[in-house]
Amino acid sequence: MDATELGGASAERHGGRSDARAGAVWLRAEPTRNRRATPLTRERIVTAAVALLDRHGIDGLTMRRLAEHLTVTPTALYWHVTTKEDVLDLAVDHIFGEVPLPAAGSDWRDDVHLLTSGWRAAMLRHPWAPGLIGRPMLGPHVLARTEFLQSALVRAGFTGLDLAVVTRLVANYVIGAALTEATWHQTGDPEVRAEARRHLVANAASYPTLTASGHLDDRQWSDDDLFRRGLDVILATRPGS
Amino acid sequence: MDATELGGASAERHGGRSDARAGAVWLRAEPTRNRRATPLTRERIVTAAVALLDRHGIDGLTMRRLAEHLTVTPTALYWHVTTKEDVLDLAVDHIFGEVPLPAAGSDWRDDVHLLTSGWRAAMLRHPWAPGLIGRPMLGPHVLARTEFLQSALVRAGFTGLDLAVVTRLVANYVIGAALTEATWHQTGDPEVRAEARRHLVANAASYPTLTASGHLDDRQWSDDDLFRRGLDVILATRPGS
DNA sequence: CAGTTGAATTAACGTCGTTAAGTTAACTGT
DNA sequence: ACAGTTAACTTAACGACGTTAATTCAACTG
Repeated sequence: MDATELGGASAERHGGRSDARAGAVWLRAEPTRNRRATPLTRERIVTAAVALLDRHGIDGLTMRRLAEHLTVTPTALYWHVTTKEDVLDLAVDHIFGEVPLPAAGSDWRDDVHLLTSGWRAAMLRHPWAPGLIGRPMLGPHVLARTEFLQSALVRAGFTGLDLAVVTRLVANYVIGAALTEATWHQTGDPEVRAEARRHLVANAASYPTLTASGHLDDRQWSDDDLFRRGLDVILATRPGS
Repeated sequence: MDATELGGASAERHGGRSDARAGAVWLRAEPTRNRRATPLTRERIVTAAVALLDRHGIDGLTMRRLAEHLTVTPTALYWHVTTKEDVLDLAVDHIFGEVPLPAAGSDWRDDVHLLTSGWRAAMLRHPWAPGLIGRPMLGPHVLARTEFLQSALVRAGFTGLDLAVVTRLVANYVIGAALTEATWHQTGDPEVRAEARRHLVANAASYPTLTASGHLDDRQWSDDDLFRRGLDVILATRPGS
């Protein structure tokens, strides 16, 4: 399934170490021929990785813990995956598979709303995900969602440059929103968040507008509302304006 | 020991001066001046860290290399900083200090354009930065820029919920844009990028809209243009609409 | 000039990602 | 049926990492 989805990238990170076997995970076919009771597969690895990430956060995922969780030697993982970064790439794409692809409805705005809210919800459900987007998003699930988004905009009448602009605008807004929200929620107990807010108020002289507007104040408006209305601002555009 | 450092502009160097020590200031010698030629400071650490990050990427920054670069023992860093995460936090805030704060002009839209383009430019100049935003942005430089942004919107007439919505919308758009663009550019040589594009085209059946619209095609439109026009879409909103 | 303190060092611990080499069970061709 | 190949894992180990503990040492204090 979705085996032949590539997305060539991520081969060389910064160190300048050009790996002999380049190519993204999606390119390499999954090994077959298993003989164990519950054989190790890429899918099992990814599922376990996501579970670990959900439970222990980004730092809680190590190849050893992942292997232990699969009752396998750490090095066994490297048969199915060439690097830890592969695991992370796969994990990110995996959670995007959770985003429901709505059936194209009559109102394109509704479609975009549905998709992006599911998109954002998936990221908030797995708060480690937004922080990992700093890597090429070329997995099949991500691409499928992007395809849906753009097709909705095409249905709305956007073309050419306008289409590119709005596609990017929406996608980047969702990503940015999920990133900041996940970060904020992941900042632990409300105690810490309240302290941050207090610090801001303490320096009200430097930040008059922010303090007056209730910035960093959780109880002002709900994130869901703010996100939804922000998207409404974007979608107020009409093709050919 | 205070656990979290909330970005106190210069809350460091606290020293033992908080003692109940009455007496004339002028009689006391100035506190501990340089005992080394070039003493280690938080500022020097951050500068070196940014340089290392710029040159070798996120994985190229290790405490040992950082120390070596400062001709100091790795553990010496821990006198000025309690963890590597501190260094990263400081580095992120540092590069936001590079963003010029424009003087408030007559057109609020111009102000927002100037600020956000500088914001984005700083992140693209330091492509490791967007990926590190997955942590609380509470540094003084970041807050100052957010303050400027929101004050421009207030000047435009936004208040209450609208103000919060647009502030977040703009900020999240900039962050998302910088993140995806930096990721894309960091994907190394155009060779790899071209391969990604080729893969997309190869699976055109699954992604008809994306391929037709030239998604992932560098030569279609400039990122600068797309970003600017996306912001225009946002700023088409008017207060009280 | 003894005592305190700020700032750095030496040494070391445990963990991490990953490579190399060995092992075994399932499949292959004849 | 069986030698040979190969897919899938294991054992062992390397080097680098973040970080702590204990120690040194110069500079300032009283």
